[in-house]
Amino acid sequence: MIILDRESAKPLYLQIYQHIRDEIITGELEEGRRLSATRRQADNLGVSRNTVEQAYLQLCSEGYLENRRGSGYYVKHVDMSLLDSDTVSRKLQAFHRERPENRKFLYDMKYGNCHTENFPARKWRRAMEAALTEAVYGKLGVYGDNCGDWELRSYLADYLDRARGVKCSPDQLVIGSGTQQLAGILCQLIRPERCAIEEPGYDGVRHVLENHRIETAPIPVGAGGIDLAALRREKAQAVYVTPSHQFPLGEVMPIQNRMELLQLAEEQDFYVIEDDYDSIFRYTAKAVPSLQSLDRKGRVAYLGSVSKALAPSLRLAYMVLPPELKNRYDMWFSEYHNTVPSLMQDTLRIFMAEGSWEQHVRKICLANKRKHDLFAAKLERGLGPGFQVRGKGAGLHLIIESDHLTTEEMIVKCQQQGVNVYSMEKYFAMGSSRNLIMAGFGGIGAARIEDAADRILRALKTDD
Amino acid sequence: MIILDRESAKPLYLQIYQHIRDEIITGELEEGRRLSATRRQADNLGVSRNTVEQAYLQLCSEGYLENRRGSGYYVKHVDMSLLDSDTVSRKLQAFHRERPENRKFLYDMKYGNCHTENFPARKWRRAMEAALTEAVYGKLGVYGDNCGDWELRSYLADYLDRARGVKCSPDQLVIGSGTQQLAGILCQLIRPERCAIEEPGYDGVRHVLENHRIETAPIPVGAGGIDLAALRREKAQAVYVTPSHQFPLGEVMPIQNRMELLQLAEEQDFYVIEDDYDSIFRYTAKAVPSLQSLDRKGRVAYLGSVSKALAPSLRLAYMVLPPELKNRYDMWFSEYHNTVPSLMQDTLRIFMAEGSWEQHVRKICLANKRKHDLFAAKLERGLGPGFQVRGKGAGLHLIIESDHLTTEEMIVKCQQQGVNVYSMEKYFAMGSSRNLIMAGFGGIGAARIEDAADRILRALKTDD
DNA sequence: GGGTATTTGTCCGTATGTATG
DNA sequence: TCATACATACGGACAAATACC
Repeated sequence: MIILDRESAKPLYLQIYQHIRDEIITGELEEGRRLSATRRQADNLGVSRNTVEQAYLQLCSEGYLENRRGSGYYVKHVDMSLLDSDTVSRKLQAFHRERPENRKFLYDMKYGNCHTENFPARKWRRAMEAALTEAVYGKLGVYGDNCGDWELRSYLADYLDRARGVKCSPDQLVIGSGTQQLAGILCQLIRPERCAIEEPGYDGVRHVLENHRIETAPIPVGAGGIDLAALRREKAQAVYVTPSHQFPLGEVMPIQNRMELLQLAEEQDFYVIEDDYDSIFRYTAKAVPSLQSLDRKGRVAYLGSVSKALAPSLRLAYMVLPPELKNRYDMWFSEYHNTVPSLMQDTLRIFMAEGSWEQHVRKICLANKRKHDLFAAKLERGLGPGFQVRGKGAGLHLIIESDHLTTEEMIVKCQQQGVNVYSMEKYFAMGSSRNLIMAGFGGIGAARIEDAADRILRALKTDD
Repeated sequence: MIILDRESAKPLYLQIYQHIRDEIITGELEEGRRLSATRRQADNLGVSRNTVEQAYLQLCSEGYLENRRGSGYYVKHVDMSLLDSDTVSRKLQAFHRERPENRKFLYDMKYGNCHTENFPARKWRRAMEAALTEAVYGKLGVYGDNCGDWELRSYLADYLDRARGVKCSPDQLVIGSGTQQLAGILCQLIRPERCAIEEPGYDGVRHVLENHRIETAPIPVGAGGIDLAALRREKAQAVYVTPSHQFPLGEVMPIQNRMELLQLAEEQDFYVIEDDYDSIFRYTAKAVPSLQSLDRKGRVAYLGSVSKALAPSLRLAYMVLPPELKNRYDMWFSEYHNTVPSLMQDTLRIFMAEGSWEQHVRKICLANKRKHDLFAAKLERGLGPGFQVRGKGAGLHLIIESDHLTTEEMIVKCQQQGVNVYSMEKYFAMGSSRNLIMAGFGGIGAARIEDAADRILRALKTDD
């Protein structure tokens, strides 16, 4: 931004000239870039067009700029090898930091990725265009409901009841842009000093808690989910759990444990945050009803999202608040603007209204079941006795445990075969000595699953 | 969700039958709704299709359902006037809370609204379609950069430099879904115990601070913006200001005060949060460079958004972090997912890349200047000596102060004329006895401004 | 693909203050 | 003291290039 000093003895056109010349020399204005039109520049600076023109013409005559009638003034190439003052190099360093480039692998098995072959592109596009059209005649210009579009919440409440047994009115639903954002709101609603979390567990939410300066109490996870005896001893004011498919180990919390957890929540007066992130992907048994559906005392806040079923980049999640927390939300968040673009909300609403949502959920569940079965079978058959495949039967990832290779060794070997698999270290708040790697198959196309599995087998079975 | 008890003596088909019948009676399943197909329902419940069919047929024979071959089972009309048990009424109450209806006015002059006549619908749509097409071939399925799309940040850095004098590399930029969300992140980065705010000031951010349990210290606003002497005494660890156009009073912080504020920030070692929410709408003088542009010590975090220029419902904002805070962001927020849908980011990127952004900014500024001039002139000429019009020359709202009518009286009178104007009470953390109303003209079409102004004049000038 | 509105550089004249002779 | 030349700044009219439909 050019700042003019009208008191200065230096003429205005010279001030403009020098400023632009400096920017060209330092490289801030790159070769080929078009300058602001004289009129616009003049408006911005509050001077006459001719004043700007004078500066531009001066730069032209000195070879910094090139003028194209009817088009604009463009920066010409300047050989900077001649001048090399401190200022130049310092400025260059400040302004031209390069774009960070991350290494590419043939297959990236990052958890959470989601292959676009399954995305209902045509239907979604149609719904989005309808939403845009309807938005232009109205709600584009207003801040919507702070809880999210009422109709969308209505559809969601309906769906959640049928699919997950979640009983709620649309009033209890809050739309948000991701589990982490909603978890942040929950931190501010519940205000616990200590929150129990699963160990290992979802690091995304752990960081949210820590950033809200809430002490986290990692509770080990057993075959039945979080260890309830340990939880009882912790006496935390909240607990974050993933009962339908424990992240990342994959255990399902049995009904007895669920009842016991709710009982404990009532006894010790804490809130349960139920993250149902993965629940639609169950490939063996039928779906387990949510914790929330068993809750009679209003101790459960339920979290869900469309990231896994549709696409993570849509950034649309929802939570069901028990009445007490909803009251606090209405009190403390009434002046908040909902963070989800109305276009996204409307698109999903239209998508759900025409029945495409449930259709898609069914379809993608099947697609992932096929991928899962293929992937699991290949790995189980192919890996020798020194390996264990964990977390089968649900979700979008598998875990490989080795009794002789370290995590680091496994990752490097897989990467050498072009497959990027991941350490599970970050899911352990207190660290772990187990040799685990995580392979998410959500982002791999159905046709490539076998190849990816083969490469992993090749990587892990080589002796060296 | 239907939960079956396989241990029970009650037959499975009866359990299903009763559950659905209850839902129909309570109204949870509305007339005309299609039930899940028997195959799907059977899969979900883990029973045979015949079991489900048995239940459905029973319901048909009792008149609850209607079966259409090749289509499905549909809920028939049920006369509920006959039955009226407690259960029914309780359930009805719980599930069918009515959609909240808010009263409509001819003109809603809520601050922040934004008329869609100014929205570049065609260009935006085109950019969005391009973004969707490009997304389907890739990044739809992945969680993007936690700071936001790199290219978009690059364009933004460029624009901010030219338009607002903000000097930053794309690395310092963080994309977020609204000023409040970004302010929340700043709370967690700066972690102040006390934060000074303007009095009156933007309540949205005040609530964010309070919800992060940060004590707020309201500092009065004078002709030159926030009162620096009072701020000095406060000894807060952060201050939130709107220097380019104080919200809501409209004062511009002069250059001396800006320097002094930065000086003070250095002396007392606090951070300045600069919210540049409105800066493009200056109708008289040329734009004032931002505080950030004067900052040499890395004490300023700069906030901006596209809500006012494009549309509030897009939910896209950005902040420029000084290096120290950016380091903390990289440390503490590395595992966060960005909350802005990549589709929105890509759309804006494409929109900016083709130059439409700056073109639009200029256009909308002119459009709003016309509206502002018309509105201000009408009010100034029409209102009698007992009224003052404040906040002219910039922004998207005007303030009317009365020396004989209370705020409440003014609002009611205007509403009677079909114009909804707003109290400014919520902007005063400590309350105010002044008689002020706020009229935002952003959401009113250019052709309607005069009528809206006339109605306000009629409302306020009637004697009764 | 061709007509049209807009954007853009270009050129013109004018006003003002200052230095010069 | 006055006339002149020059530098600086401003606004309007025109034509070429461009974007849009």
